[in-house]
Amino acid sequence: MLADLKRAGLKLTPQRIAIVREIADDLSHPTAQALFERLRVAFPTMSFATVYNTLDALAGCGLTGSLNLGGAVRFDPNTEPHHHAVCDACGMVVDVDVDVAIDAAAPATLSASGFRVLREERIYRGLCDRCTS
Amino acid sequence: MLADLKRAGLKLTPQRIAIVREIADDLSHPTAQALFERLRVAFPTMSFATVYNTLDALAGCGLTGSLNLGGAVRFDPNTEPHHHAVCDACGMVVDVDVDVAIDAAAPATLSASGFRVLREERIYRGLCDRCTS
DNA sequence: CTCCATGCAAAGCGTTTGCAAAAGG
DNA sequence: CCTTTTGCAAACGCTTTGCATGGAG
Repeated sequence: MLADLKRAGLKLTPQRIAIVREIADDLSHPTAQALFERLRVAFPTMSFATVYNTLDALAGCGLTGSLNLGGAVRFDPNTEPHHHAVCDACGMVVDVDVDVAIDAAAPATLSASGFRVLREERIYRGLCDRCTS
Repeated sequence: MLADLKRAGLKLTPQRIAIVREIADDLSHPTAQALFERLRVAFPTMSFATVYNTLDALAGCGLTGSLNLGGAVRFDPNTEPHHHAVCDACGMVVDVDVDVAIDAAAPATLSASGFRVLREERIYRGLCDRCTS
């Protein structure tokens, strides 16, 4: 992922390296705020703007995605096509692999109207395992 | 819709009546800002807070829904289950009726994880008829 | 007459911007 | 070196809040 950054012509600053390492294996879909607080430990002088700046750069290279569920934007290191499930109770967000048996073409009525669907975003809302009880 | 408001124990103020009339037949999914500007013509003294207040009250009674696509929240008078299509170019939002032939159960992997899906929200992103050319 | 609702303004939250100083390639 | 990136702080857009006044029931 760092190599990709370099390939895209972006400079490998210590801050960027730290941010990339922080989100690379993070499945919790953190907000910029959350990342900032974690990074603040190792980089006490790091700016909020740098976090946003870097996340935008990563997204611009297609190395991360972002997720808007209301409230703060969340960042997602998973660049494979996938959907999300959000727990109404605890707010937890989990990735949902695209299931070929379930995913289908766009609704006929929409295609008929001349709308060209390029992406489809699904949010499953409900209660997660732990909050169901 | 005004009767429903009354039934819910909310007072029928001139502002609320005006807001209800304004959104009742509006398929454009307006933001609070947009509504405020339209209402300002007839109610020059109307407050922003009143618009939010009323929209929250309506949503609380299940008389309207809201839609978060990034940027300002949009309000939706359509309370039937439906999805949305958003044009990447012009930002237009249209309702998409739920197509029984396309809609399906939640992914098996999600159900298997113990997540109980209560609602499903889909956003079709792409280009509308007019922006396709 | 009693609350609820309004209007106003200020605060809140998440995000973006402008600019001088610092540092990567 | 030259250009990008950083850090800071201020500005921004959207939404919520507190409080005194005003109007519905």
